[in-house]
Amino acid sequence: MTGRPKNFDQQVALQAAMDLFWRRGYAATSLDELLGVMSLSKSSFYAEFKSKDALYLECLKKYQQMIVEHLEQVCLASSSMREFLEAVFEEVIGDTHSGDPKGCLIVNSAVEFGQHKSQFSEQVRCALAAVQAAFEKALRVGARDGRLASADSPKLTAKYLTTCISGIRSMIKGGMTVRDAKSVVLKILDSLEK
Amino acid sequence: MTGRPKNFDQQVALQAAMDLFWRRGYAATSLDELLGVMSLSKSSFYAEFKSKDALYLECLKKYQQMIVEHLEQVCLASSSMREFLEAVFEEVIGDTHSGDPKGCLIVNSAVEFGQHKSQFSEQVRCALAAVQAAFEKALRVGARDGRLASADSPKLTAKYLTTCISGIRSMIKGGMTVRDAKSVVLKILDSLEK
DNA sequence: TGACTTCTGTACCAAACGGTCCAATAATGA
DNA sequence: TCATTATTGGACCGTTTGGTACAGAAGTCA
Repeated sequence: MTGRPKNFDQQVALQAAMDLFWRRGYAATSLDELLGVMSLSKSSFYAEFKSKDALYLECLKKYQQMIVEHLEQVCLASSSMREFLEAVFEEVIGDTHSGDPKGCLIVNSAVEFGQHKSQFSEQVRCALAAVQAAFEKALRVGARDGRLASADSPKLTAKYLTTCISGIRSMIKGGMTVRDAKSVVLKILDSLEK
Repeated sequence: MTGRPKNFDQQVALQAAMDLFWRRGYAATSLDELLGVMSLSKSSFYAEFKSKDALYLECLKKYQQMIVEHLEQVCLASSSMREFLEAVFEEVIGDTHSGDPKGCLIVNSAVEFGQHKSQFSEQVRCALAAVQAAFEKALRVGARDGRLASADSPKLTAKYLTTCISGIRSMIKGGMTVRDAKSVVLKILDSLEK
C-alpha cells in the first residue's frame, strides 16, 4: 500500500533550488543546473514539482516565509530597536563577504519580472507586503516598549526600511564595497533616530 | 568608393535596443525581439554590432552617459538643492505611470548579473560609480552655493542617494504604488536636511 | 558603366531549452 | 510473492537560442 519511500527531502531540494535561483535569477537558471543542485532525476523532478515555473513560485513562497519568520526571531532576540536594526543590516552586509552576493530573492524577482510576468509579479508584491508588514510589526513592538523614538508612523518607517534594504542589497549585488555599505547603513540608522 | 549608405541611424537603433533590454532584462530578451524593435535584418545587425553581448555593453555605456548628462542638466536647471532632488525623484516616480515600470538599467543589470558575469558586472560597477560621482558633484555645487545644509559629506550623501534611488526603483518595479513611493521619497528628502 | 558597399531575406547551424514518456530497478507493506 | 510506489537514466519531442553564410537587389560615386 505504501510502496517505496522517497529518498530525498522535498524541503532540502526546494532549499537547494531556491539558493540557485537566488544567485542566478530565474531565466539564467537552466533545468539541468537545478537537477544538479537538487540531486534529482528529471523524472523525479517533474513528479514532485510540476514545472520550472511552479518550482520558482514555491521558492518565492518559501523565501518569504523564511525571511518573515527570521525577522520576527531577530526582533525577539533584540533588547532595543537599534540592536534589532543593526542585526538586520549586519546580515545584509554579510552578503558582501561571499564573492558573489545573492541579494534578496524578492527584490531580485521584482527587478527581473517587473509587472509584466503576471504570475510571478503578483507573488512578488505579496512577498514585499509581507516583509513590510513584518517590519511594521517589529516597529510597533519597539514603539510600545519605548525602544524607538521616531516621529514617523511605523507604517511609513517600514516602507522606508524595506526600500533602503532593497537598495543596499541591489548595490551590493552591483559591487558596492563593505566599507561603503557600512557607511550608508549608518546614515540610514541615524536617519531613523530623528 | 563610398558605396550604398546605411539607411538606419546607429544611435536610434541602439536606443531601441536599450529600451527593450531596460524593460525585459538581458536574458529574457531574444535576438529576434531586438531585431524587431531595431528594425534591422539579422545580417545588418551582426555587421554593425558584433553580438548580443557587445550590444548590451554598448547599451549600458549609452545609458550611463545619458543619465549622467541628464543629471548635470537637471542640476543646472535647479535653483536649490531641494528643487534638484525633487526633480530627480519626480522622474523616478514617473516610472510608475507606465503599466510596466522599467526601473534603472544599471540597477537592473546589477541585480541580474551580480558579480559572476565578469564583463557586464565590471561595466555595472563603473556606471554605478559614475552616477554616484555625478550626484557628488551636484552636491558639492549645492554646498558651495549654500543650497544644501547637510552634516554629511557629499560623498556619503551621494552614496546614500544612489542607494535610495536604486531601492525605490526596485520597489516600483516590484509593484509599489505611487502613493507609497511619494511618501518614502518625502522621508528620504527630509532625512537629508539635517 | 563599373566598382563598391550595404541592403534584405533565407537557409542553415549546433546547442540548449523545457518537457514527456518509457522501461528497468528497487524498496516497502500486506 | 505480489501489488504498490519511487527510483534511475536515456530516448525523444518540438521550439528557441545566438550566430553564420550566401545570394541577389539596390543605392552611391568616380
